[in-house]
Amino acid sequence: MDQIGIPKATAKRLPLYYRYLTLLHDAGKKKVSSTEFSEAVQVDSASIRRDFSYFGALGKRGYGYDVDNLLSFFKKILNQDELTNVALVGVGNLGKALLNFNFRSSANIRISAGFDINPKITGTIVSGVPVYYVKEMQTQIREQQIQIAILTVPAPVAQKIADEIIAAGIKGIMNFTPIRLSAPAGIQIQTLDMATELQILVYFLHSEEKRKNK
Amino acid sequence: MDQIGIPKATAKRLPLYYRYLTLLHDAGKKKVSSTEFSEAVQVDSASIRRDFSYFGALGKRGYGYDVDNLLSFFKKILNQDELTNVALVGVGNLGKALLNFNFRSSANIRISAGFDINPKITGTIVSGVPVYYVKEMQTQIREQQIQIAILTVPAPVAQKIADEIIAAGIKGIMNFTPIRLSAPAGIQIQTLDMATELQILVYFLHSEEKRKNK
DNA sequence: ATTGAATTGTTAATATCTTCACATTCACAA
DNA sequence: TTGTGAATGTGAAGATATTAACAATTCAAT
Repeated sequence: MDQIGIPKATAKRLPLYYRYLTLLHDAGKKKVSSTEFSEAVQVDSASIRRDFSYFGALGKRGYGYDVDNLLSFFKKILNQDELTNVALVGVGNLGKALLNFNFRSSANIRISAGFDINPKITGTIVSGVPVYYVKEMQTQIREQQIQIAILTVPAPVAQKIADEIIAAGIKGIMNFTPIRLSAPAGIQIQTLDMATELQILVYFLHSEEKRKNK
Repeated sequence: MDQIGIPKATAKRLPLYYRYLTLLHDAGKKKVSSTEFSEAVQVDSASIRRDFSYFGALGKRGYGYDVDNLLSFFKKILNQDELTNVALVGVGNLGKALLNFNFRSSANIRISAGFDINPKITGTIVSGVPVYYVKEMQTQIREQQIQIAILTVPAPVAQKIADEIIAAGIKGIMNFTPIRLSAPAGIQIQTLDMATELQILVYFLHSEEKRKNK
């Protein structure tokens, strides 16, 4: 199986495709064309065909794509056929909100452990997830063999904590802090800074305005 | 002033640049070179020079960039010199977490109104922000002339609510739902689906693993 | 069987983004 | 004032991503 060399741009669209496919499946739809798909996910139909084709010939000319086939294929590709456990490091406001988030239904992902320094919540169970004191972080990550962590700690300690969890075996970090984490090669870091995203939105809005007032 | 035609890729890096510039400024640094900048923000130095050059010649050859100049320039570009009010639509778990988020210090953005259907919180003030009943949404948005909304409502009602706030004058939506919203031209939509982001991370992780086991 | 309508998979064209490499320019020292 | 080292701004090359266009193929109808 050759999953190497799939463009990043394509990879980023896979979850979108997967989500729409489950939708089609649940609606009992049996086949779908790239044009139809295109309208729903708002991606050019040629891009969709190309994206799909990286994984081989998944469709039939003159017919379209078999929804069930495609779905089970992408399910495998995205590791949706097995539950992925992740750690949540930093159980503050955002962290708590994420604990309540149902990642499982849409992405088969489960937060299986939380870590914090606040003694008011460490040792308790928040939204069904045990919250440990930071001191236990490395042992717990190792024991539970967790490979992915969501980082929702204050910016000043972000790099330090990142180093620690990487040392404990974490291979991928979903980074909610504004810090540009540095990490050894092979460690995946996905940063998602909400303030930044809002700033981009504001920027696009204002530049659009200026364009119109031209 | 010609802010038109700046590549999207560049625009998306602006907040990152801005943040690091404030950092430099606060540290009392007077000048910075693209090489130095590059290391801090993890963007190729040539890209940085090119990005900056879209806005004109901001640096001095043989010298570098003047931090204060650059900072005040980007402050303007990113509208950081004025406070941006945004509405929060859907005050659930994530919504509440966002209310506690300090967008102001890093992005000069403030959530000035929340909207929900839950009578337990409507009419109250959460984290300093008044939460109105959805019925008042359109009038409030109009009266306060809010142009940007954060959408944290359940997926099934996302499109309907989006239509309503757009009708009330919203020009930009930060969409936290997994729905691909459709909107008239000129409306900016920035989608940020956390489950999707996690799925992408999982995907990259596993494909990296496969690459290594080759 | 044959035809026609539909739709893929892919080649080629285009667009966008990144990086290299260096002439140009500047600050500063001698 | 001249020379030197440093660093920008950018033309050109390279890489990546998107879109157009169509031959190849399939299904369904006759």
